Amino acid sequence: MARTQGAALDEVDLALLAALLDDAEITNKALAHRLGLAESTCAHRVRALRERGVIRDTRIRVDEAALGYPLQAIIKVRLANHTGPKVTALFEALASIPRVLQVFHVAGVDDFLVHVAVEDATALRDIVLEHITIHPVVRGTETQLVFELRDGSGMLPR
Amino acid sequence: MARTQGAALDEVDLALLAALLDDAEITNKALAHRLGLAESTCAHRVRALRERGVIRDTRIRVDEAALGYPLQAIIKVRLANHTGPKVTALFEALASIPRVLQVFHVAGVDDFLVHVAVEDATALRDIVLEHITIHPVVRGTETQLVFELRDGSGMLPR
DNA sequence: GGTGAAATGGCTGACCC
DNA sequence: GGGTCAGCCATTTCACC
Repeated sequence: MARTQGAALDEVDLALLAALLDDAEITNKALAHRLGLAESTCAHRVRALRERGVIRDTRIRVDEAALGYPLQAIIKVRLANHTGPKVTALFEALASIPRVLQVFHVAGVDDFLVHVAVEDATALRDIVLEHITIHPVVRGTETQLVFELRDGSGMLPR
Repeated sequence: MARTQGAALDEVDLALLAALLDDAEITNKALAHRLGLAESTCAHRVRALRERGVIRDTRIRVDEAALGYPLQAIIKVRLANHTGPKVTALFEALASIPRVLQVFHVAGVDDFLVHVAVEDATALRDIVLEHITIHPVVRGTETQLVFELRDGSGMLPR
Protein backbone atom coordinates (compact mmCIF):
# COMPACT_ATOMS: atom_id res chain seq x y z
CA MET A 1 0.00 0.00 0.00
CA ALA A 2 2.74 2.41 -0.95
CA ARG A 3 4.68 3.38 -4.08
CA THR A 4 4.34 6.71 -5.77
CA GLN A 5 2.57 7.15 -9.04
CA GLY A 6 5.38 6.88 -11.59
CA ALA A 7 3.61 7.93 -14.75
CA ALA A 8 -0.06 8.40 -15.37
CA LEU A 9 -1.98 5.53 -16.85
CA ASP A 10 -3.46 6.07 -20.28
CA GLU A 11 -6.71 4.68 -21.61
CA VAL A 12 -5.09 1.53 -22.93
CA ASP A 13 -3.56 0.79 -19.54
CA LEU A 14 -6.92 1.18 -17.87
CA ALA A 15 -8.57 -1.05 -20.45
CA LEU A 16 -5.89 -3.67 -19.89
CA LEU A 17 -6.41 -3.54 -16.14
CA ALA A 18 -10.16 -3.78 -16.55
CA ALA A 19 -9.80 -6.86 -18.72
CA LEU A 20 -7.27 -8.49 -16.42
CA LEU A 21 -9.32 -7.76 -13.31
CA ASP A 22 -12.28 -9.34 -15.06
CA ASP A 23 -10.30 -12.40 -16.10
CA ALA A 24 -6.76 -12.82 -14.88
CA GLU A 25 -6.29 -16.02 -16.88
CA ILE A 26 -6.95 -14.50 -20.27
CA THR A 27 -4.19 -15.27 -22.76
CA ASN A 28 -2.11 -12.51 -24.23
CA LYS A 29 -3.46 -13.31 -27.66
CA ALA A 30 -7.08 -12.98 -26.59
CA LEU A 31 -6.32 -9.85 -24.59
CA ALA A 32 -4.62 -8.19 -27.55
CA HIS A 33 -7.48 -9.08 -29.84
CA ARG A 34 -10.05 -7.83 -27.36
CA LEU A 35 -8.43 -4.39 -27.25
CA GLY A 36 -7.37 -4.22 -30.88
CA LEU A 37 -3.67 -4.26 -30.08
CA ALA A 38 -0.81 -6.20 -31.60
CA GLU A 39 0.16 -9.17 -29.45
CA SER A 40 3.67 -7.86 -28.90
CA THR A 41 2.40 -4.45 -27.87
CA CYS A 42 -0.08 -5.99 -25.51
CA ALA A 43 2.56 -8.17 -23.89
CA HIS A 44 4.86 -5.16 -23.55
CA ARG A 45 2.29 -3.03 -21.81
CA VAL A 46 1.19 -5.71 -19.40
CA ARG A 47 4.78 -6.38 -18.52
CA ALA A 48 5.34 -2.67 -17.96
CA LEU A 49 2.34 -2.52 -15.63
CA ARG A 50 3.84 -5.32 -13.61
CA GLU A 51 7.27 -3.74 -13.46
CA ARG A 52 5.80 -0.41 -12.42
CA GLY A 53 4.00 -2.17 -9.60
CA VAL A 54 0.54 -1.21 -10.80
CA ILE A 55 -0.14 -4.93 -11.06
CA ARG A 56 1.30 -6.25 -7.82
CA ASP A 57 1.00 -9.99 -8.40
CA THR A 58 -1.32 -12.83 -9.32
CA ARG A 59 -2.96 -15.01 -6.70
CA ILE A 60 -5.31 -17.94 -6.57
CA ARG A 61 -8.35 -17.71 -4.35
CA VAL A 62 -9.34 -20.80 -2.44
CA ASP A 63 -12.69 -21.80 -1.01
CA GLU A 64 -12.02 -21.76 2.72
CA ALA A 65 -15.17 -23.76 3.43
CA ALA A 66 -14.10 -26.50 1.02
CA LEU A 67 -10.81 -26.65 2.87
CA GLY A 68 -12.62 -27.35 6.11
CA TYR A 69 -12.81 -23.81 7.49
CA PRO A 70 -16.42 -22.77 6.93
CA LEU A 71 -16.66 -20.19 9.69
CA GLN A 72 -15.34 -16.70 9.05
CA ALA A 73 -15.14 -13.85 11.51
CA ILE A 74 -13.81 -10.36 12.04
CA ILE A 75 -12.07 -9.91 15.36
CA LYS A 76 -11.77 -6.29 16.43
CA VAL A 77 -8.72 -5.72 18.59
CA ARG A 78 -8.39 -2.71 20.89
CA LEU A 79 -5.11 -1.79 22.56
CA ALA A 80 -4.37 -0.45 26.01
CA ASN A 81 -1.64 1.87 24.83
CA HIS A 82 -0.24 2.70 21.45
CA THR A 83 3.51 2.76 21.75
CA GLY A 84 4.99 2.32 18.31
CA PRO A 85 7.20 -0.74 18.53
CA LYS A 86 4.65 -2.78 20.44
CA VAL A 87 1.98 -2.01 17.90
CA THR A 88 4.18 -3.09 15.03
CA ALA A 89 5.15 -6.26 16.84
CA LEU A 90 1.52 -7.09 17.49
CA PHE A 91 0.70 -6.48 13.84
CA GLU A 92 3.28 -9.06 12.87
CA ALA A 93 2.04 -11.48 15.47
CA LEU A 94 -1.57 -11.20 14.35
CA ALA A 95 -0.69 -11.72 10.70
CA SER A 96 1.19 -14.89 11.48
CA ILE A 97 -1.60 -16.61 13.39
CA PRO A 98 -2.82 -19.67 11.49
CA ARG A 99 -6.19 -19.21 9.73
CA VAL A 100 -5.75 -15.46 9.52
CA LEU A 101 -6.66 -14.18 6.06
CA GLN A 102 -5.95 -10.49 6.46
CA VAL A 103 -5.18 -7.96 9.17
CA PHE A 104 -6.23 -4.32 8.93
CA HIS A 105 -4.34 -1.82 11.05
CA VAL A 106 -6.84 0.99 11.43
CA ALA A 107 -7.29 4.35 13.14
CA GLY A 108 -10.27 4.74 15.39
CA VAL A 109 -12.07 2.86 18.10
CA ASP A 110 -10.47 -0.40 17.13
CA ASP A 111 -6.80 -0.78 16.33
CA PHE A 112 -6.80 -3.98 14.33
CA LEU A 113 -9.40 -5.91 12.42
CA VAL A 114 -8.42 -9.55 12.04
CA HIS A 115 -10.22 -11.56 9.38
CA VAL A 116 -10.10 -15.29 10.05
CA ALA A 117 -11.54 -18.51 8.64
CA VAL A 118 -11.83 -21.39 11.09
CA GLU A 119 -13.32 -24.85 11.38
CA ASP A 120 -15.76 -24.12 14.19
CA ALA A 121 -16.59 -21.88 17.12
CA THR A 122 -14.09 -23.61 19.35
CA ALA A 123 -11.25 -22.82 17.00
CA LEU A 124 -12.40 -19.23 16.90
CA ARG A 125 -12.37 -18.99 20.68
CA ASP A 126 -8.92 -20.55 20.77
CA ILE A 127 -7.57 -17.93 18.39
CA VAL A 128 -8.97 -15.09 20.46
CA LEU A 129 -7.85 -16.49 23.80
CA GLU A 130 -4.57 -18.11 22.91
CA HIS A 131 -3.25 -15.82 20.21
CA ILE A 132 -4.79 -12.40 20.73
CA THR A 133 -5.89 -11.54 24.26
CA ILE A 134 -2.77 -13.28 25.47
CA HIS A 135 -0.77 -10.18 24.47
CA PRO A 136 -0.55 -7.71 27.39
CA VAL A 137 -1.00 -4.74 25.11
CA VAL A 138 -4.44 -6.00 24.01
CA ARG A 139 -7.12 -4.29 26.05
CA GLY A 140 -10.06 -6.17 24.57
CA THR A 141 -11.59 -7.85 21.55
CA GLU A 142 -14.97 -8.06 19.91
CA THR A 143 -15.78 -10.80 17.45
CA GLN A 144 -18.28 -10.55 14.63
CA LEU A 145 -19.34 -13.55 12.61
CA VAL A 146 -19.09 -13.05 8.85
CA PHE A 147 -22.32 -14.08 7.13
CA GLU A 148 -21.04 -13.37 3.66
CA LEU A 149 -18.15 -11.63 1.99
CA ARG A 150 -18.58 -10.06 -1.39
CA ASP A 151 -16.16 -8.44 -3.79
CA GLY A 152 -16.80 -4.80 -4.51
CA SER A 153 -16.89 -3.16 -7.89
CA GLY A 154 -13.26 -2.20 -7.54
CA MET A 155 -11.24 0.73 -8.78
CA LEU A 156 -12.06 1.05 -12.41
CA PRO A 157 -15.61 2.17 -13.04
CA ARG A 158 -16.29 5.85 -12.72
CA MET B 1 -18.33 -19.06 0.84
CA ALA B 2 -20.36 -22.18 0.41
CA ARG B 3 -20.04 -25.55 -1.30
CA THR B 4 -19.88 -28.80 0.57
CA GLN B 5 -16.69 -30.71 0.98
CA GLY B 6 -16.88 -33.18 -1.89
CA ALA B 7 -13.98 -35.42 -1.04
CA ALA B 8 -11.26 -34.92 1.48
CA LEU B 9 -8.03 -33.40 0.28
CA ASP B 10 -4.99 -35.61 0.45
CA GLU B 11 -1.45 -34.55 1.17
CA VAL B 12 -0.65 -33.93 -2.47
CA ASP B 13 -3.63 -31.65 -2.84
CA LEU B 14 -2.54 -29.66 0.18
CA ALA B 15 0.99 -29.44 -1.13
CA LEU B 16 -0.31 -28.23 -4.49
CA LEU B 17 -2.41 -25.60 -2.79
CA ALA B 18 0.49 -24.48 -0.65
CA ALA B 19 2.70 -24.09 -3.70
CA LEU B 20 0.04 -22.29 -5.71
CA LEU B 21 -0.82 -19.97 -2.84
CA ASP B 22 2.85 -19.17 -2.55
CA ASP B 23 3.23 -18.53 -6.28
CA ALA B 24 0.17 -18.60 -8.48
CA GLU B 25 2.25 -18.04 -11.62
CA ILE B 26 4.38 -21.14 -11.29
CA THR B 27 4.36 -23.27 -14.43
CA ASN B 28 2.89 -26.72 -14.36
CA LYS B 29 6.31 -28.11 -15.16
CA ALA B 30 7.99 -26.43 -12.22
CA LEU B 31 5.11 -27.30 -9.93
CA ALA B 32 5.30 -30.97 -10.89
CA HIS B 33 9.04 -31.03 -10.39
CA ARG B 34 8.78 -29.28 -7.04
CA LEU B 35 6.43 -31.96 -5.74
CA GLY B 36 8.02 -34.89 -7.52
CA LEU B 37 4.97 -35.54 -9.71
CA ALA B 38 4.61 -36.21 -13.39
CA GLU B 39 3.54 -33.17 -15.32
CA SER B 40 0.32 -34.75 -16.48
CA THR B 41 -0.59 -35.89 -13.01
CA CYS B 42 0.13 -32.46 -11.69
CA ALA B 43 -1.99 -30.82 -14.36
CA HIS B 44 -4.79 -33.28 -13.74
CA ARG B 45 -4.89 -32.66 -10.04
CA VAL B 46 -4.77 -28.89 -10.32
CA ARG B 47 -7.57 -29.05 -12.85
CA ALA B 48 -9.56 -31.26 -10.47
CA LEU B 49 -9.04 -28.79 -7.64
CA ARG B 50 -10.45 -26.07 -9.84
CA GLU B 51 -13.43 -28.12 -10.95
CA ARG B 52 -14.20 -29.08 -7.37
CA GLY B 53 -14.19 -25.42 -6.46
CA VAL B 54 -11.37 -25.74 -3.96
CA ILE B 55 -9.50 -23.28 -6.14
CA ARG B 56 -12.12 -20.67 -6.90
CA ASP B 57 -10.29 -18.56 -9.45
CA THR B 58 -7.15 -16.62 -10.21
CA ARG B 59 -6.98 -12.87 -9.79
CA ILE B 60 -4.49 -10.09 -10.25
CA ARG B 61 -3.91 -7.70 -7.38
CA VAL B 62 -3.46 -4.07 -8.22
CA ASP B 63 -1.75 -1.33 -6.25
CA GLU B 64 -4.64 0.97 -5.43
CA ALA B 65 -2.27 3.79 -4.52
CA ALA B 66 -0.54 3.57 -7.88
CA LEU B 67 -3.93 3.84 -9.53
CA GLY B 68 -4.53 7.11 -7.75
CA TYR B 69 -6.49 5.85 -4.73
CA PRO B 70 -4.01 5.99 -1.85
CA LEU B 71 -6.52 6.30 0.98
CA GLN B 72 -8.18 3.15 2.31
CA ALA B 73 -10.87 2.93 4.94
CA ILE B 74 -13.30 0.58 6.61
CA ILE B 75 -16.80 1.99 6.88
CA LYS B 76 -18.93 0.27 9.51
CA VAL B 77 -22.61 0.36 8.62
CA ARG B 78 -25.35 -0.13 11.22
CA LEU B 79 -28.97 -0.69 10.24
CA ALA B 80 -32.19 0.56 11.79
CA ASN B 81 -34.07 -2.67 11.21
CA HIS B 82 -33.06 -6.00 9.75
CA THR B 83 -35.81 -7.12 7.42
CA GLY B 84 -34.41 -9.69 5.05
CA PRO B 85 -35.04 -8.29 1.59
CA LYS B 86 -33.86 -4.81 2.50
CA VAL B 87 -30.64 -6.13 3.95
CA THR B 88 -29.91 -8.12 0.83
CA ALA B 89 -30.68 -5.17 -1.37
CA LEU B 90 -28.36 -2.97 0.64
CA PHE B 91 -25.64 -5.58 0.39
CA GLU B 92 -25.88 -5.45 -3.37
CA ALA B 93 -25.92 -1.68 -3.35
CA LEU B 94 -22.82 -1.42 -1.17
CA ALA B 95 -20.89 -3.88 -3.29
CA SER B 96 -21.60 -1.91 -6.44
CA ILE B 97 -20.38 1.43 -5.16
CA PRO B 98 -17.28 2.55 -7.09
CA ARG B 99 -13.99 2.18 -5.15
CA VAL B 100 -15.40 -0.55 -2.93
CA LEU B 101 -12.96 -3.43 -2.59
CA GLN B 102 -14.95 -5.80 -0.41
CA VAL B 103 -18.09 -5.83 1.70
CA PHE B 104 -18.45 -7.99 4.82
CA HIS B 105 -21.96 -8.81 5.98
CA VAL B 106 -21.46 -9.52 9.67
CA ALA B 107 -23.41 -10.37 12.80
CA GLY B 108 -22.99 -8.08 15.75
CA VAL B 109 -22.93 -4.40 16.50
CA ASP B 110 -22.26 -3.50 12.91
CA ASP B 111 -24.10 -5.04 10.01
CA PHE B 112 -21.70 -4.33 7.17
CA LEU B 113 -18.04 -3.52 6.92
CA VAL B 114 -17.23 -1.74 3.67
CA HIS B 115 -13.60 -1.67 2.59
CA VAL B 116 -12.87 1.17 0.17
CA ALA B 117 -9.88 2.78 -1.55
CA VAL B 118 -10.32 6.40 -2.53
CA GLU B 119 -8.34 9.35 -3.84
CA ASP B 120 -8.74 11.62 -0.82
CA ALA B 121 -10.84 12.45 2.22
CA THR B 122 -13.42 14.25 0.14
CA ALA B 123 -14.08 11.18 -1.95
CA LEU B 124 -14.45 9.18 1.23
CA ARG B 125 -17.00 11.59 2.59
CA ASP B 126 -18.90 11.50 -0.68
CA ILE B 127 -19.15 7.73 -0.55
CA VAL B 128 -20.49 7.78 2.98
CA LEU B 129 -22.97 10.57 2.39
CA GLU B 130 -24.07 9.93 -1.16
CA HIS B 131 -23.96 6.15 -1.32
CA ILE B 132 -24.41 4.81 2.19
CA THR B 133 -26.26 7.04 4.63
CA ILE B 134 -28.59 7.93 1.79
CA HIS B 135 -30.33 4.58 2.29
CA PRO B 136 -33.20 4.90 4.77
CA VAL B 137 -32.41 1.56 6.36
CA VAL B 138 -28.96 2.79 7.38
CA ARG B 139 -29.01 3.98 10.96
CA GLY B 140 -25.44 5.16 11.13
CA THR B 141 -21.87 4.72 9.98
CA GLU B 142 -18.44 4.87 11.51
CA THR B 143 -15.35 5.24 9.37
CA GLN B 144 -11.90 3.99 10.25
CA LEU B 145 -8.85 4.90 8.24
CA VAL B 146 -6.72 1.92 7.19
CA PHE B 147 -3.07 2.50 8.03
CA GLU B 148 -1.91 -0.76 6.57
CA LEU B 149 -3.37 -4.00 5.32
CA ARG B 150 -1.39 -7.19 5.58
CA ASP B 151 -2.03 -10.69 4.32
CA GLY B 152 -2.35 -13.34 7.00
CA SER B 153 -0.65 -16.67 7.08
CA GLY B 154 -3.67 -18.29 5.48
CA MET B 155 -5.23 -21.68 5.76
CA LEU B 156 -2.44 -24.10 5.30
CA PRO B 157 0.00 -24.09 8.18
CA ARG B 158 -0.98 -26.02 11.20
C1' DG C 1 -8.68 -45.40 -10.99
C1' DG C 2 -4.65 -43.07 -10.64
C1' DT C 3 -0.03 -42.41 -12.77
C1' DG C 4 3.76 -41.86 -16.33
C1' DA C 5 5.29 -40.67 -21.16
C1' DA C 6 5.13 -38.71 -25.77
C1' DA C 7 3.30 -35.59 -29.47
C1' DT C 8 0.77 -31.60 -30.94
C1' DG C 9 -0.94 -26.95 -30.82
C1' DG C 10 -0.44 -22.45 -28.90
C1' DC C 11 1.58 -18.81 -26.09
C1' DT C 12 5.28 -15.98 -24.42
C1' DG C 13 9.45 -13.33 -24.93
C1' DA C 14 13.29 -11.25 -27.61
C1' DC C 15 14.90 -8.99 -31.45
C1' DC C 16 14.23 -5.85 -35.11
C1' DC C 17 11.48 -2.67 -38.19
C1' DG D 1 3.50 0.61 -31.63
C1' DG D 2 3.89 -3.53 -34.80
C1' DG D 3 5.80 -7.95 -37.04
C1' DT D 4 8.63 -12.33 -36.98
C1' DC D 5 10.82 -16.31 -35.08
C1' DA D 6 12.47 -19.57 -31.73
C1' DG D 7 11.83 -21.78 -27.32
C1' DC D 8 8.88 -23.42 -24.05
C1' DC D 9 4.61 -24.63 -21.88
C1' DA D 10 -0.13 -26.66 -21.55
C1' DT D 11 -3.19 -30.04 -23.21
C1' DT D 12 -4.47 -34.31 -25.00
C1' DT D 13 -4.06 -39.04 -25.93
C1' DC D 14 -2.46 -43.48 -24.94
C1' DA D 15 -0.08 -47.19 -22.37
C1' DC D 16 0.85 -48.95 -17.78
C1' DC D 17 0.36 -50.35 -12.90
